[in-house]
Order: sequence, then C-alpha cells, then structure tokens
Amino acid sequence: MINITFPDGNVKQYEAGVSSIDIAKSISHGLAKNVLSAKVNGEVWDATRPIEEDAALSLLTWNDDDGKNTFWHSSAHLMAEALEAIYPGTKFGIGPAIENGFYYDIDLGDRVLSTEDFKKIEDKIIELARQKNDFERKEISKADAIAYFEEKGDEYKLELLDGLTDGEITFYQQGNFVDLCRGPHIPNTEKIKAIKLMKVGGAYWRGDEKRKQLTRIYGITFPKQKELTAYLELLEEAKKRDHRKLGAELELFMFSDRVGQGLPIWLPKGNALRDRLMAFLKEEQEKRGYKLVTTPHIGKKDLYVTSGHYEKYGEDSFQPIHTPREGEEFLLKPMNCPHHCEIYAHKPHSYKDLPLRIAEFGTVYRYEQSGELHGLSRVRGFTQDDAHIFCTNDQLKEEFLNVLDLTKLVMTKMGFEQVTAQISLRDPENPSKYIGSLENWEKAERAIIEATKEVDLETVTALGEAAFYGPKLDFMVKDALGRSWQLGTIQVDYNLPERFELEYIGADNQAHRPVMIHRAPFGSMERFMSILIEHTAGKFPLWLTPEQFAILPISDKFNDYAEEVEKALAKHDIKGVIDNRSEKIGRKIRDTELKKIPFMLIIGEKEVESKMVAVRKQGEGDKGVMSVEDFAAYFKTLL
RNA sequence: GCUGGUAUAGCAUAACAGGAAGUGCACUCGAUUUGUAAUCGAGAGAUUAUCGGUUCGAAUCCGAUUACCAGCUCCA
Repeated sequence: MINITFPDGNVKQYEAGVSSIDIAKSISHGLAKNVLSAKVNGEVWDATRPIEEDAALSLLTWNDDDGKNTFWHSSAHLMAEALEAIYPGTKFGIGPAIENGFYYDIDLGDRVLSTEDFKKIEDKIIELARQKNDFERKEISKADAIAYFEEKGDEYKLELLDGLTDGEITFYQQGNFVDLCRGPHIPNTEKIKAIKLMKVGGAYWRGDEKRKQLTRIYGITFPKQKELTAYLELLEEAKKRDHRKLGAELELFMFSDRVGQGLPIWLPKGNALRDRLMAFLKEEQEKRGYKLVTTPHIGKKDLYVTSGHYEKYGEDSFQPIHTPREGEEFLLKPMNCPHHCEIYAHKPHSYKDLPLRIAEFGTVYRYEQSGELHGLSRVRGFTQDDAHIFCTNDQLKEEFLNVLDLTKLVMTKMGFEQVTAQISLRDPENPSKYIGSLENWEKAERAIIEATKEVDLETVTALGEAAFYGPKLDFMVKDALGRSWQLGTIQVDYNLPERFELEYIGADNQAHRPVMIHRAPFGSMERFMSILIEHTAGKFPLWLTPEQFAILPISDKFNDYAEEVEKALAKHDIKGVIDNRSEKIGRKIRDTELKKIPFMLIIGEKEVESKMVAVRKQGEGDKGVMSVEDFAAYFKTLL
C-alpha cells in the first residue's frame, strides 16, 4: 500500500500501481470523467500512469492551467495524426501547447497549406477523436527510437533524439500515430469534442532563421462545443474593441507615414482623455509628496554613457544627433532617470531631505524593431508617468507602501477590478549577477514582500527575474474580457545611484549612497490608454470621457436653449457638445450613440417651455425629463 | 530585424481572366423643422501608397521602396 496526499492535506492509502484516474474514480465518478492529467509530486503525469510510491497528488481538469495544457498538447498529437492521414509523408517538428491552444510545426515538402485546407483537417481531427483511442505511453530505448524515425524518414525527430539520453525517451501512440514525446497526455481522444484551426504561418526549425522554414499550424480545442463557440465570440468581441480600430473611429489618435512609424499623434479627443488621466495622477502624486519636474527630450551622449544605457542600447536605438560643433553628440532620451539623477545631484542632501520623490510625465524615444510596433501598445515615442524616489534603505518599505497604495488607487479608479502583482527576486544560486550588497538586497526584497502583504495585494513570486540592479514588482490587471495585461512597475535600483555617485549626509555626518525606486503606475500613457480603450470598449468612465454629453435639439428652433443648457452645465464643470444639424432626432440619437457619448440631452418645445431636459443614457435609453440642475446633480452622483 | 500577406476618395468597399475607376457612409449645397438608433434630392471628391519596368493598353503582371496586418525574434 502507498500513501497518497491530497491538496487539502488528507492522506489516503491505495494499492501500489494505482493510477490517478483510479483514485479519481474512488472519489467520484464525475471527477474521474473530468480528469485530464495529474500532478504527482509536482510533476504533471498521465492520469493513467501507475503510481508506485507514496506521492502528493492533485488531479487536473479543464479548470487547471496544467490540465488545459495536457488537453491541448494531446490535441496537437491528434492534429498530427490527421495531417499524416491527409498528407502522407509529412514530417513533424514540435507541437506544444500554448497560451490559447497549441501548434504543430510540420514539413510538408513543397506543399503550401492555406486556410482553405482547414475544414478538411478539422473534420479529420473530429473523425479521429470519435474513434476514442487511448493515448498510450511507451518507454523506448534510444536505438529503437532512432530506428523508428529513420524508417519513417523524419529528420526533425531524429535531431530531437540527438539531445536525449537512453532511459528518458518515451513514445506516445494514439490510433495509428506514434510520436516522440515526453508527455503527459489525456487518457483518450474522445475528450476532444471541438476543434478550430486558427491560422497557418511559417516558423523556422528551432527558431533559427538560418534553418529550414516549417509550416506552423495553430489550433485550439475544447471539451465542449459550447466552449469553442464562446471562445470564438470572445475573439470577435476583442476584434471589435481593438484600440486601433476604436482609436480611429472615435478620433482619439492617429499615425502618419510622414511623421514616422510608431509615433502616435494625439487628436483633440484623445488628448483630452490623456490630459484628464495625467491631471488625476498629478493630483494624487501631489498628495503623496511628489515634486513635479520637467526635463529636456535630449541629453548629451555622456549622460547615457554615465548611466550605462548607451553601452547597452546605443547601437540598437535612435542614433546620436550631431550639431555644427565637431564631436558634439546628443541622444533622444530613452529614460528619464539619468536626468532625474542629475536633479538629485545638483545640491547636497541631508538624510532629513529623504525621501525625495521626483515625478515627470517624461516623453522618451526608443527604436523598437519595426515588426514589434503595434498601435499604441508598442511605439517608438511615448510618455511615461515616471517618478524616481531617492531614499535610504530603511525607508524602502514605507515608500513601497506609498507607491502600492497609489497604484492600487489608480487601477480601481480606472475600473480594473482584478489586480495582481509579480515580485521579481534575485536568483539565489547566482548572487554574483547582481550589483549592490547582499544585505541591501535582502532588505529590499523583504520590504517588497512585506509591503505587498500589508496592502493585501495578491502576488506571485518569480525567482531570478529581478534586474541586475534591483528587485522589482510588476502589476497585472485583467480586463473586461478576462485578458491579462502588465501595467505599471516598481523597481529598486542600486546601480544608478552608484554610477552617478549620488550621496546624502547621514545622522552620523558621513556620506551614504541613497537607493532609488523607479515607478510608473500607468507604465506609459500610450500603452495604458490602449488597454483602457479595449477594457471599456470606448465607453470611458464618466470623469474621463472627452465629451460627457451631447445636446440634441429636436429642431433648429431650440438651438438657443441648447446653448443655454450647455453654459449652465459648464458651470458645473460638465463638458459636452451640441448637435445643431437640421436632422431628425432619430438621426441625432443614432450618431451620438455610435460616438459613445454617455448622455444625450434632448430638448424640444416641452423642455424649452418648462426649462427641462429629456435625458437619455448611452446604451440604456430614456431616463426621463428633469431640470438642468437636477441633471447636474444626478451626473455628479455617477462620477 | 526575419517570413508571409495587404495597400483603390476621410472611412468601408467593387471592378470577370490586362481594355472607360464604380457604390455606400462621411463632406458641400438645396429642400425638409423633425420627439428617442439612418428624411429626400443634387454636387464635389481618385496621379488606384511611392518609384521604376513589361505591354498598343496596367488598379490588375514584374522589381524596389514605404506603411499596415499576422507570426517569429526582441523590449532600458
């Protein structure tokens, strides 16, 4: 008998050789039906694989990421089986599960695959799934494995075998298809009920552009048809919300070929939105003791040689600007921190001055690879809501709390309800990779961990993900469609104070080196706004939206009253527009709805006479007639 | 940056297979003065991304450039 420990700590005894699926059956039939694979002592195994010794076990289903991975990886095998059936002689590279589904890299010889071929492949996959074949695991000797793929003529699998040693090689078979694979797999193909091939593209063998280009087919599968439908609807919705599309439709921003790739141009409405975001953050920062500064867009090359950025990125970024003066070179600033370090250094500091919090909406320029540019989310010129906090090691935790509080406020105010964070710590195995004393690192890491606990922030910890200059914390939010985005960061930096030789005089009358915190709650205005546009589908929170209402007169006769109403609302700091076209009211309503302006104030004869407005809310409809003052009061309750 | 695809008026698109660049929305003008998601009519708007080539003839075929899209690689 062996002891099986469950995730809740319960221990139960089973016969040695029992499989996870057997164990699941002993718990409940329903669970057994849903088990895709199992985590055995931290390793993901086939649910059918015998367990011979005491183990910690968690059963994995569709609700676990690892369960999904198993499902999708098995789906990749099933797709391979279908491809082999339809295109005999296909050679196979690798076929892993990815975030949403799976792909398989294949070599079809001269054949070119297009989306028109998808239907027949999908049909074949479903046909094979319905054969209800088991996925069978076989341990195999290297010699036998090589013999098998030599016979089959698959040089890619042979190359993969090259890197493996005897004893760790396994084959998996379902139906007629055998693949070299570490596993694990789902018990049977019947679980795969719905398949959609998403796209086909090229990918180099082993990601090496000097090697052969293979055909990569992406697909996704589900245990229920309904889930596939829901997924496709989600993609459809995401397409509708694409910030590039909405940004053009709502006239928020544009790009121009003449201005240059990756250089966003903010139009009046987008800029109004941007301004309101910045005003909000400025006010909150002021409350928290930040000092606002402005620094130039360029700086002498020496500045970035000192900061170390030139050495690391100089060659790959915008090249130096030359002046009439021989040898003089300036760089577009890729970061605000060197300028801020100079601000710190311009006068001596006492420990009593610290922490010093220097903030700037600083526009920076980075030469991103052309293929990387994407709407507002990846650009070559962008504005960071940047700040640098210079403090002592003992103040780190307090400052972290201050920043965490601010960032959480920003996220909730923007309507992001699910905020988590990743704490990136040093790799304990490799202490020499990092600058700064061990003692300070420990202090800083402890400060981050404790601070996140105190503000009750859900975190994951990533060892070895810290920058060489300090540990960091990245915020992630989930948007309205359930997609995760990385937003602002907080980074501790021991490097720049060193390079700029920053000092303060301590209580002991000795010079000490301050520590620096970089932080940006939004990250960059551009990227943040791309996420906000998609999160809200262009229906921005009332306090942010560039046009808060539209006054729609029923006929030209009431345009004067419309102006009166507009002025009255302006006094309440509520801003909007008047649609005074000679159009029918239905038309004005339709156009305003499409512009996603939150309130429509419809005025006709009745309203003029009684000095009222008929209020209609975007997406909701008629809200009844009220006085302008009552509307203003109602509006304010919604802010 | 690499691989593949795309580029027609402000936007969305049509033009069989190389043979007169069309439509809808937006815009301008006129009529209409409208009560909760599109009033009617007229007009104007194009060097078919740019440059070069093939051809009697190019939006259409070829090459280069630029931009965009997807994927790969990257991200201080």
